[in-house]
Amino acid sequence: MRLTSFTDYGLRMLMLMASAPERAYSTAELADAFGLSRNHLAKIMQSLSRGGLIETRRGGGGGAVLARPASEIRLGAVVQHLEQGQALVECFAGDGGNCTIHAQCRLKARLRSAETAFLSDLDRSTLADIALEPIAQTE
Amino acid sequence: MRLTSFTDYGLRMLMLMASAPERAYSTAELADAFGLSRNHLAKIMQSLSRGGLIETRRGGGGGAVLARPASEIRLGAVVQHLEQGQALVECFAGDGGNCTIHAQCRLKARLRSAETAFLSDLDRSTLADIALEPIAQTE
DNA sequence: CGCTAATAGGTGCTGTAAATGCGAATTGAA
DNA sequence: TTCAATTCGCATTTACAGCACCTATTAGCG
Repeated sequence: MRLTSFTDYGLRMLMLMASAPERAYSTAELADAFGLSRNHLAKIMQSLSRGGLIETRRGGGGGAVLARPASEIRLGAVVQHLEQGQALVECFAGDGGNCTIHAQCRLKARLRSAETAFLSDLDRSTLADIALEPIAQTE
Repeated sequence: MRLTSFTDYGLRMLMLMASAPERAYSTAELADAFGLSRNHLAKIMQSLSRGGLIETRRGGGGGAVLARPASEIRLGAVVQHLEQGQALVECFAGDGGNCTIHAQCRLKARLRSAETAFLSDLDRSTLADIALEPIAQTE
């Protein structure tokens, strides 16, 4: 059972943004804070932006800001958005996969139920609950 | 959010074995039923065997049989065993990964909780609940 | 007020690493 | 001697990370 690194990194970015919701974080700053590639994070940022979770501004002084208060952004929703297109098992994919059971499969429903349980449990928390302390700007 | 195909196939194998617990299924038969590679399934079968979920017998008339009644094998336990070694996120891995947050990360606990919720939900069902009808041997 | 330069998000491509799937050869039981 | 699990090792696929470049916006200067 695995989440993509895409999701992992996206969560870290949001955690940091939630720490100081009033200011804009640039991808360069986030990449620096986490020791990751700037361009890579830019892709994730774009996904978050399209998902309506953050708002971005170009140009000097630009960057990304949470679109809503951190306390209104539920973790399950975030994960669900970032994991878009990731099928839990083959037969959950768009084309249904090549499973030969299919018709009489009673497992599918149980997996969906479990998936929902996973997301619901995450939805009990919001970004405000996991916000980081602002990174030390001592230098 | 994804389970490995390893787990997916393992579940399918168990579903079929649960349909006729008295007989032994060979990897060849299972591979044929699902249209998958025999050698590949053999690896999964071995894992199931080491996990104590099935018992195997070599030689003529051999194959695999459930180690316990289907109604006593919980799905969460099966998934947990087959997904062994799959870290939900980087920092769940053995070496802890390269996450820079780490110390003050409050996300980790929520993810663990959600993971448990996922498995607990699956544990509400047993193999008996998802057993397949025996495959039609009409041809 | 307009031009310019610097900032910062957005996108496509490519190399690399790891997971996956498969085949062949081996070992053990009947 | 045949059947079938077991083990080893290779090929393929996929996801990941990084690089280079493009576009848009802002700030500052003339």
